Amino acid sequence: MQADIVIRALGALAQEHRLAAFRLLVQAGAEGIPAGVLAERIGVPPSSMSFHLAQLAHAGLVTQRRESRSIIYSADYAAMSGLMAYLTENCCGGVPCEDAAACLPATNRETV
Amino acid sequence: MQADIVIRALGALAQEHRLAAFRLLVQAGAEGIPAGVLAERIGVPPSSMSFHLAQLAHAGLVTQRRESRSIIYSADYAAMSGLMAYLTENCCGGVPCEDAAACLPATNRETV
DNA sequence: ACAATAATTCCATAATTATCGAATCGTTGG
DNA sequence: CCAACGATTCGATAATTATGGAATTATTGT
Repeated sequence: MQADIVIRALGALAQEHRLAAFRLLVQAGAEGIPAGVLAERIGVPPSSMSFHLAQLAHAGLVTQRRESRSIIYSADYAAMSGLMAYLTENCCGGVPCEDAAACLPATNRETV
Repeated sequence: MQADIVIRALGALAQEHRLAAFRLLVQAGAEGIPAGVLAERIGVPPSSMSFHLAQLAHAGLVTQRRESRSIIYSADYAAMSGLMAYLTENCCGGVPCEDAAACLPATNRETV
């Protein structure tokens, strides 16, 4: 995972409505949620929701599928965990962490 | 952890230079890195670095301490793991995840 | 006290991002 | 085929964020 896509993903999540949408999708699981339902639950007009969902999709955080008239969005769990791994990569630079709990995803840390 | 601070943290990380700085700090561990060294390594003028470090500090992602003339920054691991926990909170809404690996920090999931 | 060093604040400018109404594009049922 | 529905794209405006030079604030050694 390269910095470029990570920045896009972080930027996508760093917005009130998009963060709310993503969390709803994370909780919804594989079933997903249609765009219109997201717009209604979050309280933004459809055109704004589309804009935000496009950002999330462009960052690879969500996938979409058409089902009849609706377009259904789902969270991409792999992208999310890749993002977290990137943030903690090589945490503490090999030195045993005092609070090892913080280095949770433990990408490069065999020492714990 | 509330949405407000999470958005600030994500926004702080969603920028090339700040992400680079934060990762250097994560790898540096408790020892930390002086502002000037960060500016030089990342290749931005001191005033820009100050601006970015202030953003990270305001988001609670880094702490700072003075040591003689230098101000030394360190990553706040607790804030980082709190951030990740927020993103995966109530992942898959109780339904057993197909790819459970993605729900790593496993905040609310006793079912796995 | 002074010069040098490390960092920050201030400020104007540039660039990016968000908002939402109106128009448009697929899909379905009658 | 057409009216209705769900969603997206377009476009103009508003708001936020990034940049970096110059001035300012701490700190140290002589």
